[in-house]
Amino acid sequence: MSTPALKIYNTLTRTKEEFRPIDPAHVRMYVCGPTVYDYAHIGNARPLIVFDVLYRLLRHLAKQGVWDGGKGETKVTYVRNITDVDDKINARAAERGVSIRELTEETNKVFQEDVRALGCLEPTVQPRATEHIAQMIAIIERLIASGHAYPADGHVLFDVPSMPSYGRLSRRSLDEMMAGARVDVAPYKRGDMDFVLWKPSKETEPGWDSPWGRGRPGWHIECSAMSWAHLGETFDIHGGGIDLVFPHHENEIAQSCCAFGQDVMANYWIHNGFLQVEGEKMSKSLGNFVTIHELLHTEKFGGRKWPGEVLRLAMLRTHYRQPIDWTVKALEEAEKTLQTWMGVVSNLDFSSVGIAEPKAVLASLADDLNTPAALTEIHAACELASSSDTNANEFVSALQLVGLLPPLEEMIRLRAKAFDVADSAQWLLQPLIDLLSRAGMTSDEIRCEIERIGKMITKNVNKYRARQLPPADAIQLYADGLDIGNLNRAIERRLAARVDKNWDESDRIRDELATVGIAVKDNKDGTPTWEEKR
RNA sequence: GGCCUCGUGGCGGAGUGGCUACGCAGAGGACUGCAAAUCCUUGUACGGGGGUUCGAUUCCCUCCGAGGCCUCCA
Repeated sequence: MSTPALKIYNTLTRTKEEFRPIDPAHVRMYVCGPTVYDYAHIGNARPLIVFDVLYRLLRHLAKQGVWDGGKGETKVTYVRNITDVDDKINARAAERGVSIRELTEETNKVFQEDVRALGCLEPTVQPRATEHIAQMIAIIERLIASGHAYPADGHVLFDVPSMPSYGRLSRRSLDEMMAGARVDVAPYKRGDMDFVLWKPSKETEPGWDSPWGRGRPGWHIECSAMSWAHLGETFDIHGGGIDLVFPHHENEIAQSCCAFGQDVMANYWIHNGFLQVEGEKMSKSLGNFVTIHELLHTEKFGGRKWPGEVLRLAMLRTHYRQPIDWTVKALEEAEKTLQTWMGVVSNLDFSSVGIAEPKAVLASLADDLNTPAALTEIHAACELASSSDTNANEFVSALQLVGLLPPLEEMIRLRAKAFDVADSAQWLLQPLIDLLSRAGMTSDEIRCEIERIGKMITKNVNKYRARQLPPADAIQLYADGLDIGNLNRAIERRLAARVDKNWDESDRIRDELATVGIAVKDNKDGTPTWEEKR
């Protein structure tokens, strides 16, 4: 097995290193998740997608037995936290006149929908800060006991000078930081750089009882507590945006290492680059603030909605450490690429599509998650796939590996749904029917099974937005209230007109369908196909 | 002020000490009643100046330019 070794750029050492887990039977990754006070913006989407690809890659390599000597039993645990206690949350809740709980629940709900639309797998655990207060207090107590923290004026502060290696991740010396400090130094701080672990809460603020009185945690302590609770004192990978390197990650390291007496918190620190919108920094004042929700569901960006897969592909076009410019043009290009690929996918004979090791794509991803190179390989795989079903396996597996295609079972269900829409769409289902009959089912059994699956899927139509697939188009038409039977009758009338060489009538029908957003094309062999246009 | 990225063809975007990815757009062609789609072919690049080297887009220095962090931020 020539499964490539994973190499990854480590911010800690500023070099590309081969990844070796601490425990060969268990790979552990922690990524900083959202503070749920507002809808996630497109900049937030970057780490979601980047680390989702890494998670998928780790799982794939684990299955290949890369770390456990070929056994393939390595577990991969991916923890992404939800910060649901924060002063921004308090402020926003007060502003809107809702409870903190209501705000965080609602925001988190939308967040989960956004992430799903982007094609991300669910992390193994999504811990909430408010459910880990006990661990935070425990860490703070340890820090005080070991002389790395001190209570002062109802607060507890981390004593930065007590940790000689502070600044290692961000490569700053204490002196430099002091020189450049623009921090208001609170009177209760011993050192200028000391940061808050715990702070007192007023009656109106959320708070928890602690040895230092009723209060709430500082921002950094949350991640130390949650990673500890779910991954242990030291683990393999810690990820997040590059802006988190200082102070957030630096402080996490200080807290965890000093509390547990360890030299390292995580062995590999991975950071994604920043995102700009149409060449400018995204900010509310510039009015170019774009949320994932808006891209998916409104026409605010580029005057139209965008499918989640398009957003995902647009993100993968750039290497994760490079800055990325988020533009309408890039989305349009991504969509075009996706349409080409999905066109090939929808013509595949599913009964012969299986699982194959997408070697070239894997090699690109294993080289510090080089997704642009991986996409190049997918282009190549696509060309091969359209010429032979054997090669199709690799193409499909590659798309699934980067999360641009749902698992095979899910695709079959989508087709089943199309069957439920109209009998006239039955041709879409032929591959599934072939598959089931080859498995020995009678036609009645097949029909029954397809209807069952179809109903199940009806409830989850929005879950997968693989709109480029003809079956998904059918679903969308169904959802939009278009009559697929009428559409097919129109296409048949046009076909008849074409047989009579009645070009005027033929073109008239084509124009008419175009006005309702249906593009009809005549293929080389004379069979017409249609697709929904936006 | 300190720390750190980056500057590749019309655009996006990898990569490499010598063999100039890939995608989009453009041009030409095939196919077609037309259109679309598809397929084939194809041009153009490595910010400026020094240096190291047989040879640099790739290494070093410098200049210019863009951006990030140092305060909440993915």
